[in-house]
Amino acid sequence: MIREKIVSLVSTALNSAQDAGEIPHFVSPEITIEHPQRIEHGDFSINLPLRIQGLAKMKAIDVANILQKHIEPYSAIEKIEVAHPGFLNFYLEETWVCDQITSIVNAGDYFAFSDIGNGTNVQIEYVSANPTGPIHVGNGRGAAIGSTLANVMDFLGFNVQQEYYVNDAGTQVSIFGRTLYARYAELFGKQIQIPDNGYPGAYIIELAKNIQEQYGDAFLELVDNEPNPELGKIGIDLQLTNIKDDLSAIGVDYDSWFSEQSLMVKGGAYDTSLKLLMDAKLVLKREGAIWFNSSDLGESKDNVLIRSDGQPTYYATDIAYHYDKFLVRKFDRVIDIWGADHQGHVSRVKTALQTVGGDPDSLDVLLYQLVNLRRGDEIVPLSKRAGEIVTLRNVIDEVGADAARFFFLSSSANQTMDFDLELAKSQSDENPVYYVQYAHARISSILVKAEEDSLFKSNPKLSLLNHPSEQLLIRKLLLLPEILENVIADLAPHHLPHYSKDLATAFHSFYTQCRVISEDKELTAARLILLQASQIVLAKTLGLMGISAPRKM
RNA sequence: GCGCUCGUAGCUCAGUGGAUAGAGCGCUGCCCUGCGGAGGCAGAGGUCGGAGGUUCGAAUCCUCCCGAGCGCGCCA
Repeated sequence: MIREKIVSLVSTALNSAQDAGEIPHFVSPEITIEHPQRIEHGDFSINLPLRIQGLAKMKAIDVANILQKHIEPYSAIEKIEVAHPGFLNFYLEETWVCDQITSIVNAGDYFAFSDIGNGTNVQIEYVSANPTGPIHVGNGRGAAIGSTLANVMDFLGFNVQQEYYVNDAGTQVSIFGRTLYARYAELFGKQIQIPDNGYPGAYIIELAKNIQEQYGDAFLELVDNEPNPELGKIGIDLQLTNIKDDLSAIGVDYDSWFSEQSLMVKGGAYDTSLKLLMDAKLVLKREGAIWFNSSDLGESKDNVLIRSDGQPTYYATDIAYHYDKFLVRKFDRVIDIWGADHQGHVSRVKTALQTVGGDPDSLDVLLYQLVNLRRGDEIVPLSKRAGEIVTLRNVIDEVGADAARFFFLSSSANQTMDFDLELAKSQSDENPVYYVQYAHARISSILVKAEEDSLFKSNPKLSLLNHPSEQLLIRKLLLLPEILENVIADLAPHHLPHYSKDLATAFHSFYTQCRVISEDKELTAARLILLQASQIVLAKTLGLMGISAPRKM
């Protein structure tokens, strides 16, 4: 890539200047390259002279001048300028820029591919909401972030597994079972109190009706004075189906639905990881419960593994779950995506993971801050009447999956987010989703027309694309590879929607300034290739975000 | 009280230690003989919460203070 080429040119120039005795010898820091903010400063900028002025005991501007002299000429570079207080600014050759469109069009859907993942086995686990109820708006944010990250990593050569951890064991599930039983019994005219900490939401009534239709009164009788556990299990399965439907409606598809229950089999991950903790002599019985002495390992406090009623805590099963990810399934790297309310859990999971033999540095926990819903200036409370919440499905139904994903992705994960339903829903120029999609539709429409009129030529003169708006557009297209690398390096998919807006702006601006189909056959053919390249990059960007790229709107 | 995250234009948000801090919406004013106006161009609008510090250079790193959200259960 051109970035690496420039860095290596500068590195060589430094060596050569040092060998010539014009700059003293020292170990150079890593050379960084960036895009200047202002186009007058060129396409790339190197700040090395400023960073080594101390080492060289010279003025940065002098270092820059010497380096400039020692940089070998290179065909893609038109000129190199020294700028105060000591930058080296690189300007790309216009014809080189034009020629890059060919590589985009040739690469097609593989443009921006580079195998930086190198087959690394990565698991991305996200959403994993309790299957005891519908998923809410906050889960939608996790879903958009997780699946987009998975798309990008998959594209860049990682071997990605997307997983949903199904909490089908534990206290919440049994409370769910009792609630469901109460609703189910109601349908047969029995009055049974919903448990105090139960689920008052109306969706449970729907589940109960569904079960009544399929199974009749099969679960009405108590088993050992408790609701039949089979009822709860069926209820969980039905609710899980609803969750799958909702996630699929927002373009999320998992490779794996991992059952918490499966950790609990005799001799399984739960038994093994607990034994490892005990072998480490970090487990003690106290006040009737079994504790992990995590404060001995620098945690702020000890944590309970097994409650005094004999039930394992969420923490204990999560240790087992992470043991399973790393030591049983042997992922090279795991990315967990959690809501920020789980922040306190991160450190102690890593500590426990290390104790059971995993590498905490291979575990990334990406926390996303909470979502506030708004409708214009009005705040929409996330929980409505008792037990009712604003579900992800409500939002998708109102604004559509494309807009929902775009908005969820738009802010960085550690920024609390305001999701404006009114804005997301509006089919107007206020809405950035349509702005980007519109660019794609516009391009498609012109390409169709050009196809009909047979305006394509086999070897168009791309060097004709020298209008400033054309040059700007091509430069934006060429940014995608870097954007994707940044998305992965920072685990920050929010770069994508911003890039897509930028790209759409560059296109719309080009469109109004340069007419594509004109009397000039040569220029028309060249601009059509530019359109093809733009369509490829826009579609790619939208596709990675899980957003459709419509040909008509 | 302790921990994590955040504080950037009226609003919603970008901003890999770099040069004159950006975008969208909103506001003001322009641009349709022609490929899709869901568009384009221009303008107004900022003590980057505050104070110190590190650095050639700080919105960005460090310390303190102020403010907001979240967490600190034998919940998940």
